[in-house]
Amino acid sequence: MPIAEKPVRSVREQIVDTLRSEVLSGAWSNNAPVREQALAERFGVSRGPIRDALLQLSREGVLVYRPNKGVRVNSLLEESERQLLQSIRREMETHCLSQCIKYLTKTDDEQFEGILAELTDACERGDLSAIADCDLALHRYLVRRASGELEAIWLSITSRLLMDYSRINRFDEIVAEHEAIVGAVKQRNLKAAQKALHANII
Amino acid sequence: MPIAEKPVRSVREQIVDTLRSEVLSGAWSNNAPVREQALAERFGVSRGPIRDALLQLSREGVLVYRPNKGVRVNSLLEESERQLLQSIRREMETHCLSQCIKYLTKTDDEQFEGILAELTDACERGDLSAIADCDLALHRYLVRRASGELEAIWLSITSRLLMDYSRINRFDEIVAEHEAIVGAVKQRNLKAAQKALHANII
DNA sequence: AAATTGTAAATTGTTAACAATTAATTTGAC
DNA sequence: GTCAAATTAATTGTTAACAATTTACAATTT
Repeated sequence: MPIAEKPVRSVREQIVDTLRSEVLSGAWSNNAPVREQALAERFGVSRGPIRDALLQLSREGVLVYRPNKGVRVNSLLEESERQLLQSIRREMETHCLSQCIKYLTKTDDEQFEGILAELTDACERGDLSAIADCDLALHRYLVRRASGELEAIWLSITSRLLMDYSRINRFDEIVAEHEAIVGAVKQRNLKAAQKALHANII
Repeated sequence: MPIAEKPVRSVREQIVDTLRSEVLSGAWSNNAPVREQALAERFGVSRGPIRDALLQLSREGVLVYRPNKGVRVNSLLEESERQLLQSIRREMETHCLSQCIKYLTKTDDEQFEGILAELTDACERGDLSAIADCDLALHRYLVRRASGELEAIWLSITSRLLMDYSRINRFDEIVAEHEAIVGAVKQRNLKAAQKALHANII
């Protein structure tokens, strides 16, 4: 049974999440190199923690690192790789759902509702960055609830897949799909929730 | 089509591979904390690169990082997680095999033969550390040959799985299974190679 | 004696300076 | 004017010192 661990997020982790979100929302150019010094000044820290964060995002596949040349935004996946990772992502989330659904509490339901509300709001505003954030956050919550162990691997795969999130434009569908997921989860209906997940991960 | 990229391995990467190998071979205690200063002196560098390496291995799941408390060796996977990752590993390697088998050259065959010879030797010596190394190297070569993109994700999963490699004791089986894989690959027999892979990943 | 507080040592986190490498610019020959 | 070598600038890689935090241990109180 998963235990709730205190959310001690280091400075590095916060920077990582911020940068990942920006890259996934397409805020960074694909070809422009990423400069450590500029990021350091922006976050008000030295190059050390920035370096840590960039290395982690490289390891995660969002950025690409080349010795002595820094990092750049990774290119999009090839279709065959995308399909494989998509399939694996489905497999993992389905597994996590079946593992955690019996342990979910009212608090979890509220969390899901909160993220869903944010997602809905973001869709109404057409804020692509916030949409990608909320989408990731909702699925991530589910995975972490089932297994902090699997979260890192899942995140590598999913953030890589979301790099071409900009192809999404049907905001109403996004909301509907996640409403279906959260609805089924709240009813503790595993089959329906898995079906909704499957329909959402396309 | 995968391209051969020059093997520019940074100091950090070398340290990472060395440390991973040691952890997977069970050379490190499960509870003893890992001290940065000691490793820095051992590798003859400062704490900076060591820190990078430890963070990367944490991200990979081999080590566990807690803020202000350093890293320790991760515990073994729970059975349900192990089965899921095992299944995903099979899926990934099967995919990579089907992708790269048509591009393999005589040079690749020689590489496989070389690693296989090392593996055989290691099994005869009963050198568990070298066995784990060679086993990982052989599969890793296959994956990288198909997709440098998938390598990092695959490595996270597989190194995590190999953390209880010590349960393996049938050395002759290990050799036979990998001989079957390499043999089928050399004949460019996809079906046979996939079957051999499947039998090896248990 | 057990628990608690205070102090010192050890360890991690961060920073800034320096070294090594790469990229950009200038210079010079043809 | 063009190309190539040399020079300069910009960037990453590494180091060592310092700050913040945690751990270990002794002193004190209950």
